[in-house]
Amino acid sequence: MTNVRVRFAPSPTGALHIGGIRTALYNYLFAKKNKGTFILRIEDTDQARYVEGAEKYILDALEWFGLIPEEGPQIGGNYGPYRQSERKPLYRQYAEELIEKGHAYYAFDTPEELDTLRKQDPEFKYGVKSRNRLKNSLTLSAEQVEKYLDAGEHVTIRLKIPQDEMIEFDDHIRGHVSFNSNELDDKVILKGDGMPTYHLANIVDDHLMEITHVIRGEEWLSSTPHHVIMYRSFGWKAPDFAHLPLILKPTGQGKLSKRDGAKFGFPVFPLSWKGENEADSFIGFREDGYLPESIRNFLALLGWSPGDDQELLTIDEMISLFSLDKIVKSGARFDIDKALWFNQQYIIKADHQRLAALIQPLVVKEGFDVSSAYLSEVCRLMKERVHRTHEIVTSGRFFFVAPQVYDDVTISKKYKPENKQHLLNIAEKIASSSTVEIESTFKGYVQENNLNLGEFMPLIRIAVSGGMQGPDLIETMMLLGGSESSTRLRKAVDHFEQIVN
RNA sequence: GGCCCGUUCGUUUAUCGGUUAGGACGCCAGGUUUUCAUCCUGGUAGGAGGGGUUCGAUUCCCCUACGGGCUACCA
Repeated sequence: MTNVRVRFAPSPTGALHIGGIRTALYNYLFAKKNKGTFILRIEDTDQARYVEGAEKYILDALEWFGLIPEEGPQIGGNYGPYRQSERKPLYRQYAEELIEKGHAYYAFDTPEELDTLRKQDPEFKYGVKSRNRLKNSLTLSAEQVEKYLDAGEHVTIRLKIPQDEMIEFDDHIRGHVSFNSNELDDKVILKGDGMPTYHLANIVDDHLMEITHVIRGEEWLSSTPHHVIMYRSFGWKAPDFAHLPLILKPTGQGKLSKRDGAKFGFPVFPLSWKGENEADSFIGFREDGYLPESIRNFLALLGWSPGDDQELLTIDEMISLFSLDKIVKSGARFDIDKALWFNQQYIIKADHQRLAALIQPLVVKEGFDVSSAYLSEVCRLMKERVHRTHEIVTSGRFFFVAPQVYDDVTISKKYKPENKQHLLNIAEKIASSSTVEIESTFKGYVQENNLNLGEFMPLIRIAVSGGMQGPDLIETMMLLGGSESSTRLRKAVDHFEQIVN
C-alpha cells in the first residue's frame, strides 16, 4: 500500500472557524492512524479575498490544538511550494494541456455578459447546452481565437464537460454517488487574472503532492464530479474521497457561520481574531476560557464516534480508534452545553500550575497581586466548580479580595445575635492560629462549646466569601490565612448585626 | 427552481433483519458534601410519514415530507 498523504487546504480569507478545525482534525487523525503524512496547503488563489494575517492564524490555531502539519508553508517539504499563489505558472501549463487534449477551451465571454445572461434566464448554465452559442474557442474560428489571444482579450479557460455520461465515484462516507454530466456546468478553471480556480489548483496540487485521500467538507460534494472528470482528462488516478457532514447552527438551520458566535453567545473560532472592524472581530475559544484538548475532543465527536460508549478521548486514543467509515452522514448541530461539559471535565483533569498560568493575565488585569503558588492553590480549590478557566477568577473572587457584598437573605435566616460572641471568639482564635492549626482550632472551639455546625458554617462562609457557594470552608480559610480570615469574620459580624437590627 | 446528500430521545451518537432500541450532554429526582461544584444512583425522552421485501424491519427498496449542500472568473 502506498504511503497515505492527506492535506488540509484552507484559504486565507479570515479567521479559520471550528468547522475547518474539525476537517483538519479528521485529516490529522486519518494520517496518524495510517502512519501517513499530514500536509497543510494554503489555497490563496483568490486575490480579492486574501486577508493579511490569516495564514498565521491558521498555523497558530492548528498549533493550539496540537495538529502540527509535517509539510506546509513555513515548514517545508519535498512537494512545495505549499502556497498556491507561489505555484501560479504551473496551473496555466496544466490548463493548456487540457485544451490540447480537447478537454477544455478558451472562453471570451466577460463577467458582465454572463451576468446579463443569468438575469435573462435564471436557469442559465455555461455547459453542454449553451456553450455552442457563446463566445469561446469551440465556436470561434481558429484565426479568431488567435486574434483574441494575441490582442490580450479577456479570456478564461473552461473545463469541457462531456455529454450524456454518468459521472460516478465512491465516497468513503457517502458511498456511491453519481451525477448526469448534462447537469454539470463547464467550470472556469483558469480565471481572467491568470489565477486558477479552486478546481484546477486543487486537482493539480493534489496530484503533484501525491495526495491519497481527500477529506473535506460536504460543500465540495457537488463539484467532485468535475474533479473526477479532470483527473480522468489528465490521465491521473483520482484520490479517495471522503466528504464530511457539516457542522450546523444550534437551530439546525444551515451551516455554522462566523456570525453565529455573536448571535448565539459562544465562540465559533479557536482563537480571537481582530478584523478591520467590530463586526469582523471575534472571540476565540482560547480567550473564552476553553482548553484546546476539550474543544478537540468535542469536535472529534461532532460527526464521528469511536463505536463504543467512550467520550473522553485523548488524542492518541482518537488516533487508534479513528476510521472514515465511522463518520456520520448527517450534519451535526453545534451544542455549546456539551462543549462546556467537556471543558469542565478537562479543567478538572488539568494541572493546577497550568491553570494558574492560563488565568494569570486575567488576575493581573483585575489588579490582584498574588504569587503563582497561591494562584495554583486557588485553581486546585476552584477547578471542579467552573466550566471555563476565567470563572476561577470571577467565581473565586474572594480569594483575591474581601467580599464587598453579602448574601443578606441567608444572613437574616441564619444569624442569631446570641451567636455574636461565639463568632468573635472564633475570629480571635483563628487570628492567632498558624495555617495548619486553623482546622483544629476551629473544630476544637465548636466542640468545646457544643455549637451547631449547620448554624455557624454558613455564617462563616458568608463572612469569608460573601456568598453560599465555594470550596471547603476550612481549606478556603487555610489558603486565605488565619489573619485574613479573622479580619473578614470580624467585619462581617458588624454587618450581621446591622441586618438583624 | 434544478442537481446532489441526508433523516434514531431536546442535542450528539450506538445498533451492520430478531435488542426491554444502548451511552453521553441537558433536564428532573434522590444520595454524598454543614454550601456550591464534583461524584454516585434513578428517572424523563427517540426510529418523520406512507407503501413494499421478509416469518420478522430502526436496519433493505420505493414514494412523500422535512432538513442540508451546491447552483460565481469564492473557496
